Amino acid sequence: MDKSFFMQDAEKVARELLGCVLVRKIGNREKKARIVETEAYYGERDPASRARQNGDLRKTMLMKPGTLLVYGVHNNWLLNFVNSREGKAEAVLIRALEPLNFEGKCNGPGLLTKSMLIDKRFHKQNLFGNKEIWLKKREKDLVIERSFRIGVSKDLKKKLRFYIKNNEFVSRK
DNA sequence: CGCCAGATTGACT
DNA sequence: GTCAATCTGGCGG
Repeated sequence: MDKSFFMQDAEKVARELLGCVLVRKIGNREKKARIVETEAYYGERDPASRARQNGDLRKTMLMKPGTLLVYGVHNNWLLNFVNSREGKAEAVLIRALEPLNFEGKCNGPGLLTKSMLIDKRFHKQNLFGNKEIWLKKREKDLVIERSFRIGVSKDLKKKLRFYIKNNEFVSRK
């Protein structure tokens, strides 16, 4: 897992993030959780993307591959990984995690940030060389299902939500 | 500076 | 199933 991973198309990154383990170090404790649900977001041509607006979120989506993008909606923090390539604004939203060594609800984008203690403090930090949050390599050969994205009012024609089949920790079946 | 929509959640009928 | 709390970013709706 290195920087070039986040220089691929958002859909590919969203698919391949499934099965990766997100590690969050708090003090001397490491909370580990497996990524089981993601969504891909594109730039200008994506009506649901924050890159359409001309503010800080768009700018963040143009930062280095592996940059964390954390933004608030309805009093919840949502975690994204930026995967810019060739100046394109793209990101992948993490929608659900399977807790591996702790108890806590992670079956929704707002819930998982609460459980993993991720907030605006992490906005614009980079995943690589980070001492508080990082990713471990993915499992292979997962069975992946796809659907339209959840909660967006204007979606693309393409199904851009990906999740591990039969996993009970996804936000919706 | 005020207004509003929104990649949500939880409580309630 | 419905609905409102809650707050941030973007923009002048």
